[in-house]
Amino acid sequence: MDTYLQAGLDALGDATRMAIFQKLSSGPLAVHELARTLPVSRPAVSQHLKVLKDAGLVLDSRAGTRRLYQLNPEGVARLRAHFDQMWTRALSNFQTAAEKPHPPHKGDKHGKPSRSRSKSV
Amino acid sequence: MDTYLQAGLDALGDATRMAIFQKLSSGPLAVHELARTLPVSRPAVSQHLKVLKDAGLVLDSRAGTRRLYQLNPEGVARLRAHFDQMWTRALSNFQTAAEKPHPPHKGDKHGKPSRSRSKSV
DNA sequence: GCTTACCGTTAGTAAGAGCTTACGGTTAGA
DNA sequence: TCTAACCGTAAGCTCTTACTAACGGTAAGC
Repeated sequence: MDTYLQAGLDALGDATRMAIFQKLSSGPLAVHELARTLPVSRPAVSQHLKVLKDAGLVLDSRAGTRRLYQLNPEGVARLRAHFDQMWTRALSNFQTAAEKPHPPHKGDKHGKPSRSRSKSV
Repeated sequence: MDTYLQAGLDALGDATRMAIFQKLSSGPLAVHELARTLPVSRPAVSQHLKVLKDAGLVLDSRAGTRRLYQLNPEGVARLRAHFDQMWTRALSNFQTAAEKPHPPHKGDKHGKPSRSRSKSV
């Protein structure tokens, strides 16, 4: 598996992190700002931001005593590309497999004969 | 938030479920088949399949004593569309916000009415 | 120097997710 | 009918994770 893709999925799989992601899409925000509009504490937001940062989805920068977080367009675009690749491959393989209706049967205890006899077309 | 999108993210956020998803992209498989190639037990696979099914990503059909699972192209396409929408909106909003370099400052203790009123998520 | 504001990190807790074992139901075949 | 194969579900356990509270560190303002 693609660990980058999995990290992105895991990061956005949490509802709170998704909310943070959405809020940051409106522009840079400080941790303090984010926490004020969320039902969790500020440290919790910091932890979520760390996950998002490790996944390459956000960037942070210092501004005095504050720390501004913003989306990482590069990371977002990269994750999007991985997603597109996954969708395309999945649907492509699916369509290819759909053209050979040969689900393996009970006689495959030893392995998986990927391709087998032709019965009906 | 879009619950459908969140459900899809949550479903694919787990590594085991992602592995199942990938395997199913090669064609329909029985629970027994999936479990054999995964480091978890058959009941565990069943539970993951239920999550994927609830998220609209897979379909199941009976074949004798077996139960075949396959990708749900409709659900996959739908989730993909939601993703595309999310990426597009996020990057669009981000770019728009980037053109007004006015990060909120310390004088906003009462609230945050500064940004554009369209807070849409 | 002192105070205030903001933030990251740690420790500790509670809730949820994932896993296995065990059990019961359904279907195919002898 | 009896047996074997396949599957879903429930019960129980473990472990991850999301959260809060408390602490220390840094920058701005007095």
